[in-house]
Amino acid sequence: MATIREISKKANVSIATVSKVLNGKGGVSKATIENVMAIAQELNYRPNLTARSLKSGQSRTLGVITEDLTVFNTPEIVDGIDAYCELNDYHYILGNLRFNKRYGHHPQNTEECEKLVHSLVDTMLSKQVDGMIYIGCHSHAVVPIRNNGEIPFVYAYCYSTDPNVPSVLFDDQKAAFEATQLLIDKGHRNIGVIAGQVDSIHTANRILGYQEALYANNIPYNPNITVNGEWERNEGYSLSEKLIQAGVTAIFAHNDLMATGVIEYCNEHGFEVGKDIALIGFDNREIGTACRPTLSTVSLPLFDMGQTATHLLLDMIDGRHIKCGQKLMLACTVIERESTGKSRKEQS
Amino acid sequence: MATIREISKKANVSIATVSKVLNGKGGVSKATIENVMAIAQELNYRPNLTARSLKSGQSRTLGVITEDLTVFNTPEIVDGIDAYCELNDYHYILGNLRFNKRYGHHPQNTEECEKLVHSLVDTMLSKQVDGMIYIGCHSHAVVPIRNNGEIPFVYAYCYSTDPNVPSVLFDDQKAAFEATQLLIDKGHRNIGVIAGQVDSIHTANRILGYQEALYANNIPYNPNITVNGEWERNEGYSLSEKLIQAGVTAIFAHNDLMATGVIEYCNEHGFEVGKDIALIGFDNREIGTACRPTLSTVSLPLFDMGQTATHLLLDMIDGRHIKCGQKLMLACTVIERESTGKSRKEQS
DNA sequence: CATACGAGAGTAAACGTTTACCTTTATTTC
DNA sequence: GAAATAAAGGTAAACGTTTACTCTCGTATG
Repeated sequence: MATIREISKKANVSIATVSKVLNGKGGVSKATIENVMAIAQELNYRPNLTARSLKSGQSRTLGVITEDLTVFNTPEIVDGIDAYCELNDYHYILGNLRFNKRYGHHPQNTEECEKLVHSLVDTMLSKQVDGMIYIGCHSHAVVPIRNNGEIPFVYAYCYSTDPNVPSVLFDDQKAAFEATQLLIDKGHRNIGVIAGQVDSIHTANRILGYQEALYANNIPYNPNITVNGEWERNEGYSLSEKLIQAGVTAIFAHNDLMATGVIEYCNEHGFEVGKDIALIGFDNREIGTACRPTLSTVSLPLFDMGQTATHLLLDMIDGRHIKCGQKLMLACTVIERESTGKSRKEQS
Repeated sequence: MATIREISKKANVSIATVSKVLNGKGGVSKATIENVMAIAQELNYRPNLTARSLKSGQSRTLGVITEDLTVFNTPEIVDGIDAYCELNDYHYILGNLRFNKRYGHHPQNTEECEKLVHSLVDTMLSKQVDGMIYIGCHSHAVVPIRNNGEIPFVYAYCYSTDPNVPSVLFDDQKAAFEATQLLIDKGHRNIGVIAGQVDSIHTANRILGYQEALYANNIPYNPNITVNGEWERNEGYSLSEKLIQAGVTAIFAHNDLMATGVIEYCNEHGFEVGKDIALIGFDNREIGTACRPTLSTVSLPLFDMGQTATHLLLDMIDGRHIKCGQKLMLACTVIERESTGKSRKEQS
């Protein structure tokens, strides 16, 4: 590995001069610049970023913590982080808490969880990261991270109760409003909801958006046709029976997994999804294009969330931004496929 | 940020002594050890790993390059890397080439590709990584990386033509053998194949394994019922027609996407998958549990590949292992679900 | 009692940069 | 022609560690 010193020897100049040339600082003659550059090229010089970091106190490296890298939404957020980093000459080290393998999908043992997170944060701080992003795709486990304001911190997909840490979220309520509105536009007024877990923020906000859409369209809210599931396919299956018996003509499922359960129920019981029953899911998972009929759904701005979180973080690092507990809400987009069918007028 | 120097001042000893204590080296009295430790704790001391790296020339950091982080198999490999790193006190920086967003799924412009890869490798070397892993989940783009043997390098999921770089792969042939054997065990002798792209190594090896299984069971190989698709669902759909007309009773599809196409075709044309037609896919994607009937398939040892690649790499870094072009083949596992049905004897 | 030895602790250099400040020379200005 | 100024380059310290080497005792050894 060629160093600045080797270049300086070969070029018969001091290391300071070499450094100036390499960093494009002034005060060097054209001749020396060319000479030094040529030699650097020849020796295949690559700056030692470790040394630079030590001197400057800035690593240009972020720490990214994920709860579960193998859950469907995480990789694309990381991808967004990666893209923004690349654009800004930053790097990042990744740490996966591996909640799936350690605790299953819904971590319980919060004490152990916290210890895990803290130790990861600690080693990342040891690595001198300039800032950190926490991607909390398991909504239940919003671990408040003891940061002491040592370095800038941003949450993505979840938020912390720490008032000093901003977060980047997506707008559940607005998305639910639009999903419901799509069903209403198709001519439905009796719209059931297969909601997520009772204690989830996502569930609450999506119900809010649903109600808002009903209200905006003068449709009375009927609490009996909003039922809760645990995000799993089989609940979509079993709960759809109840809703259909209650006479709904459309169903808003709070995720695609449960929505596919609805499709299965309908297929098996002679209801045609997209005709007898309109259906929309949430998450835009791959299954939605694989099932029949294809599933209308809500697409999450995952890549954008990664980018935005990183943008925010770099701003904070550069002191361009005041640390605050603000929540940045990004919009989702409704994707219309077959399961929502034609409008009821067209049908008849 | 507390430094070793601050501790030394507070403890009235030299920084060398503090360093010795912190690293558990001998030659220090119990009293000083306790004192120094207490002060370190009190100051919330965290070693500056950047400084340590600079001094030692070892960063304990790996570089991980992915072609596409959002493709289904990559995150789990990374997860395996992460797990092994955690166990060994290593870290890694991730660089995503983002082939999906840049070139679509099958990168064409190899010149630009190579430039991209080389620049990423260069910056990672600048970051003083101790070794690198390249995860090449797009089989077509096995970019040979100019490494000059500067640091240890391992390929995962793909291999390079560079004879000095080992790779960690899964055993396509053996997996195909077992998948085919499962169909044979169910009583089928007329087994069609919806193979992958003609020029793919995966395709070739899976056909080999298929033939091997036929041979082992004294079933003549009929080239007319092996047809190639481009890994996409719609090809599974259209090619199944041809195979079924040719009289096959079972189909081995080279991936789950094409297999779901087969299911769709069968559903629409009155063939019952799992009864009239036995079907097995490859990849163990999520769809396989969501479709009806559920899809028998082959599960890839992704997590294990990540772990093994990292294991190999750390061995090379520690000089415990000779760099060579060896290929490590990990075994896949066949997952039996509904689509392969009961055995034919039981059926009748 | 002189010597050797070992434990405990300290000194200083080194890793590869960056940068504040200094020196030298040449050029301009009055 | 002296003084000021600018341009080109060099010196050395600093970032936070690690570590080879040195020093100073007190104790054991002959």
